[in-house]
Amino acid sequence: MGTKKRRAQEKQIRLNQILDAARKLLFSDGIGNISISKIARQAELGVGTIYFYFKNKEEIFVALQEEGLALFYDIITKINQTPLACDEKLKQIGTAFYQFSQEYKDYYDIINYFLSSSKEFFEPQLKNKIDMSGSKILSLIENVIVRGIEDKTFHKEDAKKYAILFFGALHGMIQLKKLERTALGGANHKRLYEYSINKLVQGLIP
Amino acid sequence: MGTKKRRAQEKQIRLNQILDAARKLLFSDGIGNISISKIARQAELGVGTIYFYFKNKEEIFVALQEEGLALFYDIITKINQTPLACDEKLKQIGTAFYQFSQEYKDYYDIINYFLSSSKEFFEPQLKNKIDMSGSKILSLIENVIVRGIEDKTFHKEDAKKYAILFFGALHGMIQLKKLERTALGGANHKRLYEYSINKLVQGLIP
Amino acid sequence: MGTKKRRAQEKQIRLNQILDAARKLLFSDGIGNISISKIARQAELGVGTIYFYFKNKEEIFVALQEEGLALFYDIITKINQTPLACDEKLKQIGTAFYQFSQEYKDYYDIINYFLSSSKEFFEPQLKNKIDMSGSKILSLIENVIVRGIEDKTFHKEDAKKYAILFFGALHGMIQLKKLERTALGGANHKRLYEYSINKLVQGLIP
Amino acid sequence: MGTKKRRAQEKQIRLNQILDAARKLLFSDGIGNISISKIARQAELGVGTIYFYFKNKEEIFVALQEEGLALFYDIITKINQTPLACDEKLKQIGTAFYQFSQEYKDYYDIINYFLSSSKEFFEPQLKNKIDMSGSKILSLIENVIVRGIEDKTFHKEDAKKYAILFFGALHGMIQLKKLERTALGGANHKRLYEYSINKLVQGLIP
DNA sequence: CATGAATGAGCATTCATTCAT
DNA sequence: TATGAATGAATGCTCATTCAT
Repeated sequence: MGTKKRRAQEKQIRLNQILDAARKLLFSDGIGNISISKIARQAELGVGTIYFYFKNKEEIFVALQEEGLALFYDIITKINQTPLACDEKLKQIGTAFYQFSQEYKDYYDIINYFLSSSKEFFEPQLKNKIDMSGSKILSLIENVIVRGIEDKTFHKEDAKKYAILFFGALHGMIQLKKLERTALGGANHKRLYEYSINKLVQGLIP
Repeated sequence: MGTKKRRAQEKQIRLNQILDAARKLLFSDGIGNISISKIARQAELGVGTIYFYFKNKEEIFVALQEEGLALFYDIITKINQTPLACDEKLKQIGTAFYQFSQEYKDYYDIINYFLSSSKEFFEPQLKNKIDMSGSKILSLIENVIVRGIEDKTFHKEDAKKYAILFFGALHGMIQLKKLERTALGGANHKRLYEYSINKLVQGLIP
Repeated sequence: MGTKKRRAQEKQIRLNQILDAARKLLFSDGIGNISISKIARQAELGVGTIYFYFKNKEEIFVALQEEGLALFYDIITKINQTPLACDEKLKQIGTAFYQFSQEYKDYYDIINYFLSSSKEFFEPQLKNKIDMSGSKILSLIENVIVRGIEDKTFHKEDAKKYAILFFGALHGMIQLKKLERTALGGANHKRLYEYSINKLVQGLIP
Repeated sequence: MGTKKRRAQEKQIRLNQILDAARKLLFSDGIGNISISKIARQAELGVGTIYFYFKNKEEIFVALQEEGLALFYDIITKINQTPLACDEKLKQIGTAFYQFSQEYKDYYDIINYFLSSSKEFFEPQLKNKIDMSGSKILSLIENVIVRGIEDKTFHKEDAKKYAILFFGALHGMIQLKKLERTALGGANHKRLYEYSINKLVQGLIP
């Protein structure tokens, strides 16, 4: 059985090797400039090897997206573990989302890549897997809201739905960043975003 | 001087010819599969001719995006002209946005293309032009809110900011469509969207 | 006859207009980036108009080349008019050639363009015209040498041939500029060039 | 390990296949008319394959240039190995250069292509590699001069510098070929070239 | 398991030149 | 004279994927 185990480990090592390379390229060249052969070169592996571990270029992207989501999940988990009041937690989660989109721009890009693409990607199972990463995030937010309802910080509300609205709305607001200097009429985007957080949290307060 | 005029008309005709071709391809092949040579073939023109009328592939996309924005603007203008109450208007605008994203999926895609791309597109002037189309939409929404505040349907609020939040949030919600069967936990996306509209309008009601 | 004259003048004006534009582009964008339509745009004329005045893109280049040659001729004419000794004159002409290739890099490029191209350009008459500009330069150098021979600064020599050698050799030396940091083994190119001038002049001294 | 070796050999074969095609095109169509797709077609390979073996179009040109330089180096090496006197050797090298520029016109063109282009080509390492081929040639000439100085055929002189002058000057003289029937005033170019060789060698003789 | 050579359609863009008006 | 619309071949280059070894 030791062999089997070792095999599995080696497989994992290769997998990481590839993802390390892909991540590096993601952060150095941006999502639009990643190619399989670049990844192969960076990982010091053959192109074919990449295809042995990943069916697709997209599958690699998915893995990176999951990394990004996991990272964001970690961030908001920390917020959730603080002894802050629920409304405050929610605000901090919102702010963290913005920061994440700026600091980990490339992770955000790759998440956005899947979200905004009009194509339907991957087979259901794969899709499931990814979305579950998103689910965890939504669940956490939902949880904060539930707690808030429980301790009367928030009024009664469909926590799940509101969590989705909260996340979706802020995601949409981030997208408007580009318009800062034009359609937004010069309004400071960051400020606008904070305004949005506040409104969304207010919407929960009795 | 008739010649001059006719020339200008002919030029306009060609321009439309090209945009017709591009639009057709947009709707048939999707934004990711439009290439200049395809457009040329579709328009029965030489590749060079396309470049005579448009500096860029992107410039064509911009034109199409403007079409989409104009179309959406028309739709919500009609809503605005009804004698509905402001809150109701706002809701209908929200719903119209959703419908637009479904019925004119490709126009929505192209708008999304510019919005979600991490690249900074086009020179400032061009950018301005496009964003101004967006501005009109935001202004209209803002206007509805202002009226609502005036007639006490809505409480006092920074109408401009709220308009942006309204639009941005709904835009973000539309993006989540993909997650319908997974991260959203089976929640019906359309219903979720309507829920969001309601919450956003409620946020304005005293 | 006034009409005829005026016509001719107008033609000259247009011609200059075009050359002005071309020259401007030569100096701003470099010889490799001049296109007829760019020239047309710069000159605020139609593309067709350019073709009315010049049969060819190359014909425009020829005109610019002549300008360059004329300019260089002016420079060395001034040197020739000084009361310097012939050997000194020759040296200064050599130095001036180098300076010309650096300061009027683009003129030099265009001269080089014709000289180093393996293609045979233009019909004989045109060719003649251009080369005559070169002839004048060679004649001037020849003249300096002749004077030098007359006043015994130089020993007897085929002045014409030596003039060509002088010019050709220095032209060749300028070409080696690129190799400064490699094949030339770090030898300073400018110094090398001056060394060459000296050797070439010494070759004339008894 | 035989496999590895064979692989390498096959790779070399492909490389030659490509260079053969490129050389053929160079000689048939001239340097200005070589395109990657032409090379691919000629070599009966896919375009991508070319790019697998050469990063660049320029890299192929460089390879061809090196071929040319190596060929010329071989020629003058043979001259150097004869028991001729140094001055005679130098003259023969000069003559060989002329012959090379005529017989291997296309190789000469490609060398000229890099030398006369105003663009700075390739990354330093590549540049180094090429120029070293030139260096070898210059070194050989230098060597002949050094020997001449040693055996008193030549007077004392900076051999390195003079070698460069010798080569550069003759290179420049070759460029003037075009002017044979015009600016050179009908002087026979070949004769002129030989005159130049003589003068340059005389410059070394006490 | 791993390799890496091979593919070839595809891409955006440029440009000299022509010609009907 | 002057225009400028139209052309379309040509260019260098990329890249996901396959498959024989």
